[in-house]
Amino acid sequence: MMRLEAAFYQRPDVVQIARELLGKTLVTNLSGELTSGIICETEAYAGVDDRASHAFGGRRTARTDVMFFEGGYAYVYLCYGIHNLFNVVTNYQGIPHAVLIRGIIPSDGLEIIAERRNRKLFSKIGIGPGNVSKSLGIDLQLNQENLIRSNKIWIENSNLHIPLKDILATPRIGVDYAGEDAKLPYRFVWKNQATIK
DNA sequence: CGAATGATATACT
DNA sequence: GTATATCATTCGA
Repeated sequence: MMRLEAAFYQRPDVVQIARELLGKTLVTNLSGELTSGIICETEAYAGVDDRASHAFGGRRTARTDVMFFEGGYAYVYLCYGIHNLFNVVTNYQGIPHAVLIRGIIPSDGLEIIAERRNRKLFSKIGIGPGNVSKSLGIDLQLNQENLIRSNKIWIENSNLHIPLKDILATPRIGVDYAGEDAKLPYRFVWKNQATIK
């Protein structure tokens, strides 16, 4: 395995990192069940300057604390009381940047994933941030895990090289409350997939 | 289209 | 301490 190391996460440009995460493999190993998926959709959240970010204006609470850590930590939180959303903390300590993983293509542990989803339709399985977490078994237990050292969750490099022309940049989803910042092209989609609209 | 569903932030007593 | 509004969503009608 080629796990991504600290130097990948601890860089200043969260938007660039979001783009580079496309094609990487997100892996979880929970209760002896190994599952993984290739990341095909991400969104960048640019910390204090971004109205859509939980850390906008430097707001630091028990929940957002992990975003202020150095890059390489997992930020998991519950949204709408139902869905666990998984983010990767980036940048240096004190700068609360993060990348939301919005879509994966299931890779390893397909039976386990199907069981977790309790659903047959495979084509839609890793699309949407709530589905990503459900497929890989991510929940609040994994909040603040260190992706560089953890034996439960990490991200692996792949030999995939995605050409720029296969990457679509669009505004982010579900952040209408963020005003002008909702229009920023901080969402990245790997177009190779038939599953993406 | 709208209900489901609970942690969290914020504003109170 | 308690109350209430607010969500980086999904699924099924």
